[in-house]
Amino acid sequence: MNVVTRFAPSPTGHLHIGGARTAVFCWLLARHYNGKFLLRVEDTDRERSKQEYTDSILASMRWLGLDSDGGPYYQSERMPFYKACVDRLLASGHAYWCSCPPEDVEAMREKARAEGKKPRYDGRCRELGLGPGPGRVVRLKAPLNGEIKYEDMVKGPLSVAAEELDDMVLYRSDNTPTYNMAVVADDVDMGVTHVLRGDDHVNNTFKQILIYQALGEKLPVFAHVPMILGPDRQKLSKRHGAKAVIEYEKDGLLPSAILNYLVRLGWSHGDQELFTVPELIAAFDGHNLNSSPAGFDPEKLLWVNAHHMRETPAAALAEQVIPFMDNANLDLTALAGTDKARLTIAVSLYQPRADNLKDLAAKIRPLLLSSEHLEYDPKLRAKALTDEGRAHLAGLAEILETADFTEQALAEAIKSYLDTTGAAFKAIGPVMRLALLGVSGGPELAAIMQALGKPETLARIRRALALPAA
RNA sequence: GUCCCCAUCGUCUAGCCGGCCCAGGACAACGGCCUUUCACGCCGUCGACAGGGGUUCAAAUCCCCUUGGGGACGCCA
Repeated sequence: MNVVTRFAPSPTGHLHIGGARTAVFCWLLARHYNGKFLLRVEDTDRERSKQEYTDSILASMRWLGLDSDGGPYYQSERMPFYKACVDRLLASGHAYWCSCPPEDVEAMREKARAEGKKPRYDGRCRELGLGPGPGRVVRLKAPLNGEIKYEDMVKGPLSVAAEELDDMVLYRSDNTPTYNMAVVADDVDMGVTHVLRGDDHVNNTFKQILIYQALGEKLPVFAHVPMILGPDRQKLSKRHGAKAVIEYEKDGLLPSAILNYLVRLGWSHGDQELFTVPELIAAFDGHNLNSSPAGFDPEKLLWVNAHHMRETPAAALAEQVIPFMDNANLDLTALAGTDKARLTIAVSLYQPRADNLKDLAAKIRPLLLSSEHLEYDPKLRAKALTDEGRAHLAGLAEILETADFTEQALAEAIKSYLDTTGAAFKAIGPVMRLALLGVSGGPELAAIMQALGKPETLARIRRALALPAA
């Protein structure tokens, strides 16, 4: 099957979660069928379009790994092409020049609205045979009756009465095409076979179908995916924890996790929740798309992200965590280079304990700091650094002096200390954690000590012993 | 206001060309197991077919209405 999809954002903001999801769907559809995925920047609105946003959107696409096979094409650079399309419509009698001032059109709409009818232009210039002129626009000569219908790939058969639509403007008085005109012209020209986009475009689809027909072109397959709502079922906004893709990047989420989560919002593959990107490509064939809107759940996103982090090899994750690390008292260049092995071990220890890279970076920090920069959690310190705790620390330090620093040997050393002193583990656990990392929780003591190495372990215990009572 | 779309646990969803569903999975919550703490993992509990009419031997599944929600009605995209 020949498949050409496109993602066509307008650069009026950063790439948001909703747009990202449509982009992912389009990209997956193309990849699944070995087709082409095109990128088109719809920047015909000179007022609102900003280069900064174009750059940001493209950067997010790259970060997500949504590579394109064509583009980015810029509509602002294709003006002569649109003009030619409009001329074609004018020549074939499917469009006409209209001289009605905007105020008059607005008055017509107001009137219709007041009468309880659909606001629309009444077509008074339709048969006037006007030519171009200042302030004039080109309108489509839309059918006056009948039905416009099509089969939506996700919503099934859809239709609207022709009376509902009016003679829409195709070409503005400033010689630029309107959105619907440009979209159809481009999709035809670029050979787009599948138009997959947000639900909010179904009404535009009927209008666009009219343009396709006027142009005498074959319709593509349309697929309208429902919009994403906030957890409160209201339109998604920043309040709901739904942010621009770029912010998720800053928060330390993995692109593969975002892809995974986004695709599952409105699409399913049996009971499968977790997918790698290749699995998504294999499974996503455009079917099983849901026709009802989905609510965005930041918690589940994090769960998916945690899973993807666990699945990532520690060495690879180590690379990714570096940009999130605080460089105070820490030589990040060394960690990335000569100390790469140390960093990787630290990452492997905390991999199942973090659900995003930022969190992971914070958690491995105590392990990588040198002992003099270690900070102690005051609560743990007050609780664990008692006289008894100090005695245990001293006792353990003695045994550790001669211990072999492998995880197994260290675990045995701790056991034998417990056996000979008759102490319970909970008597030494907290105080050792305080000495070793300054915080509670985390990997087993033996694993921490092995990662730290003998000199550092002993230095930390000595430093803790020297700590004044809280 | 008019038109279009949507409606299964709190959330994502399976099921929807009718019987296998007194509705399955996942997140969250709660309880437990594992355990050197914290996680991971495992087991379990709670929890839904919006309401009302039809059609049918049989409806979450088909039809209609109501209600609720979303979207669109621009010389914005």
